[in-house]
Amino acid sequence: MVKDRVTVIDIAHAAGVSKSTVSLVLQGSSLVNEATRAKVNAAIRDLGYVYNRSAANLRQSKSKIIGIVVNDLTNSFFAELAVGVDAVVQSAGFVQFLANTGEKIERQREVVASMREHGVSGLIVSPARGTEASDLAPLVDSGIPVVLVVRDIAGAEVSSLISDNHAGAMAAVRHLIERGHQRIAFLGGFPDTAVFEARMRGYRDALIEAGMPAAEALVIGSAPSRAGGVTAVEQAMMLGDRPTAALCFNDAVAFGVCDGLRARRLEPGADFAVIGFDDVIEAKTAVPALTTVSVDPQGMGQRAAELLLKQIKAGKAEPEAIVGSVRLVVRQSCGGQLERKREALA
Amino acid sequence: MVKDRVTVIDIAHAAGVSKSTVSLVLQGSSLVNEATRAKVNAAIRDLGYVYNRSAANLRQSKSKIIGIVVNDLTNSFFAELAVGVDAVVQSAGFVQFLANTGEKIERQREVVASMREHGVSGLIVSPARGTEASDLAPLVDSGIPVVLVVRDIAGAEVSSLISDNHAGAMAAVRHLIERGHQRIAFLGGFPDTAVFEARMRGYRDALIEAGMPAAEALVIGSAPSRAGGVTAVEQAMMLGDRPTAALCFNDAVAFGVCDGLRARRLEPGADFAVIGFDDVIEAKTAVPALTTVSVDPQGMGQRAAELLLKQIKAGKAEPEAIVGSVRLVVRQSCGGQLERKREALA
DNA sequence: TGACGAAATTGGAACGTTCCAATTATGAAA
DNA sequence: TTTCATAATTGGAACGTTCCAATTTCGTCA
Repeated sequence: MVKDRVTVIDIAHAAGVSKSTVSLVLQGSSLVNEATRAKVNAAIRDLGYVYNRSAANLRQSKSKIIGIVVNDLTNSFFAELAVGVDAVVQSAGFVQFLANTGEKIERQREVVASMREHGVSGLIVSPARGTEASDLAPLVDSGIPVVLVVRDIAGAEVSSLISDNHAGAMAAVRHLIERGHQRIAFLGGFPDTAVFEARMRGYRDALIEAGMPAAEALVIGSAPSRAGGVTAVEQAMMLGDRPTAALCFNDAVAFGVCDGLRARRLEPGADFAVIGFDDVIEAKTAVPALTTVSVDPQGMGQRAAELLLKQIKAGKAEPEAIVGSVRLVVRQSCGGQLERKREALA
Repeated sequence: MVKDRVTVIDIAHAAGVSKSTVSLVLQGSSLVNEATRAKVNAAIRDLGYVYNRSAANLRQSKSKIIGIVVNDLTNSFFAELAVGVDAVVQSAGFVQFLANTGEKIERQREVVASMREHGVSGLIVSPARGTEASDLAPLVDSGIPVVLVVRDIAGAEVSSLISDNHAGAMAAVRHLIERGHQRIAFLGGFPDTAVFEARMRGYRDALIEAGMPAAEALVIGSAPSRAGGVTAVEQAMMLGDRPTAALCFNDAVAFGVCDGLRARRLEPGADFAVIGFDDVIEAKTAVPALTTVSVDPQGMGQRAAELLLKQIKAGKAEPEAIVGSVRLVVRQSCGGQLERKREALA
C-alpha cells in the first residue's frame, strides 16, 4: 500500500537525466541548465519526492541539526529562551533537538550523548546544576561547537552567553536605596550556584558603595520558585529588624514574595518594595506590575543561536564569552508610579 | 587535529573481529559470545567510538526520532505539554525535534516538511489556527503516524487527544450555579476555534440544564491571553445587567479578568467569581488561587507520546480519538474557602 | 570545416551502518 | 574418527545521497 520511497534515481529516470544532475538541482547549483532544472523540478513534484537528509548527512558528514538542552522547560524563562533559539535556527534552515533535563545530570549526559550520535552540528546548553567541565570535554574534543547559556562552567573551553548578573543586581539595589530604603533583603535562590553568587555579590556591592551595612541575616536562600519566594519572605518577616524592600533571585521568587506579603496583609509596592530578576513575560501584566531586571530571554536565545551558527559556519569554535547587557525595568512593585508612566510612553 | 571519525571497521580491527560482529554487539544481539562482546566493548571505549545514527537510519530506513510541533511555546500550557512528551520520548530512547509555529501556518508547513526530510518516525502536532486536513495528508499517505493534541482537525484521518472541553465547562458552570450565581459570563477566546466552541457549548448546556437563560451578551470573545481577559471583563462590566461570575476560556484569560476586576476595585473571589481552564502551573500559587478546570498538560503530553510510540511500534497507525478526562479544581477565585482546605489536605 | 574553451552532464566510488546468506568453529553423539 | 546440529562469525551487497574526475555538448572563432 505504501509506495516505495522515491529516490533521486527515480526522478532522474523520470526527467531523463542522471542522478548527478538531480543532485545538482537539489543543491541549487548554477551549473545546471534552466530547461533541465525545470524538468527535474517537475518530476520532483509529480513523484512526490522527499529528500532524505540522513543519506546526505552520511555522505557529507555534517548535518543541519543543532541541539538545545535546558535544565527546566517548565520555567517560562527557559521556554522563552527556546523560542528565541527556535526562531533563528529555523530561519537558517536548521532544525533543533530539544531536551529537558529537569536538573538531572544523568539525563543530561544521556541526551548529550544521544544528540552526538545523531550528528548535531552544535549544541546550546543551559547546564544542570553540578555540571563539570569534563562533561563537555568529549564534545569539545570532537570539534562540536557548544554555547553555554545562563550558567557558566568553570574551566570549560566553550563559548558562553551569560547575562550581567552583577551589574543588574547593583542597579536594582541602587534604585531601592535612592527611594530611601534602609533595610534591603536578598531573597531566594540556591546559594551554591554561580548565578546566585553573582547576583548576591551585586546586591552586596551596591550596599557597600552606599556605605550601608550588608547584614548576613538579610540574605535568605530558597528554591528558585514561587513557593520558595513565599517561604523566604516569611522567614524575612520573622526578623527582629524587618526589611522594607527586597531584591529577589528571579521573577518566580518575586511573585512568591508578593503572595507571602499579601498573606500578611501587606501590599507589594505600597508597603514593601519588591524587585525581581529576568523579566519573564508575566512580569509586565502581573498586579502589581513587577519591577525587574530585564534579561530578555528570547533575545538571549537568539543571540546564542546566532553565535552557535557562526561557529558552525566557521568550522572552528573559538571560545567566546559574552555577557549580555541587562537593564532595570521599573514598574509598580517597588512603588514606582512615576517610572511606570515613563515606560508606557517609551 | 581532530581525528578522523572512528567507525565500526576501526573497532573491528582493534578487537580482531569483523565489522558484522561489532554491529551485532552494538545491537545487543544474543548471538555473540560473551568473550568477544567484552573485547569489542573494550575497543569501543578505548577508541572513543560514537555510533552514527545517520548511517543506521539510512540502512534501516527508520529512525528513533519523533517531531513535536506546537503553536505557542511561550504559553506555559504548551511548554508543560512538551515536557510531558519529552519525558516519555527520552525514556523510550527516542529524541525529539521541537518546533514552534507561533500560529503561523506557513511556518508549520515548513517545519513539518523539514521533519519529514529528517525521517521522523512520528509527529505530535498542536496545529496552528486554520490548519486543514489536507496539510497533514502527505504525512498520512506516507504512513507516518500523527497525533493531534489540544485541537482537532475535521476530516484528518489521524489520532487525536483532546481534553473534554464540554464536560469541563459544564462542571464549572454547575459549580457556579450551586453557589447561587444567576448571571454568569463566558469570557475570552477566539470564537472561530473548535476549542472555544466546545467550551462555550458546555457553558450554555449547563445553563439550560438549570433552566436559566443563556444570554448572548454574556458571551464575550477576546484574544486567549491575559491582555484579552482584561478587555473582556471590561466589556462585561459595561453591561446593564452585570454578571457576578465568569467562566474564562483559559487560565491566561482568567488572570487577566482578575487584573481587570482589581482595576475596578473588585476583589476576585470575594466580589466576583472567576473560573479558568487548563490548570497551568501558576494557577495554584496565584493570589487568589485560581479555581480552574484541570487538564494536566504534562500528563496530556505523556499520553500523546505513549500513543504515538504505540503506533510507531505497531507499524500501522489506526486513528484513535481520545478525549482526556478533566476535573474541576476548586480553589479561592470562586469564593471557595472550604474547598480550598479540602484540596490542601489531599 | 576544425579547433577550442566553456557549459552542462555523467558514471562510479564513497559515507557508516545493517542485513543476508554463507562459512567456520564447537561440542556431543555415534 | 566421523557426523551433525548448533553456536559464532563473516564478507559483501545494500540504503540514498554527494563528490570527483571525466566526458559530452555547445557556441564561437579562425
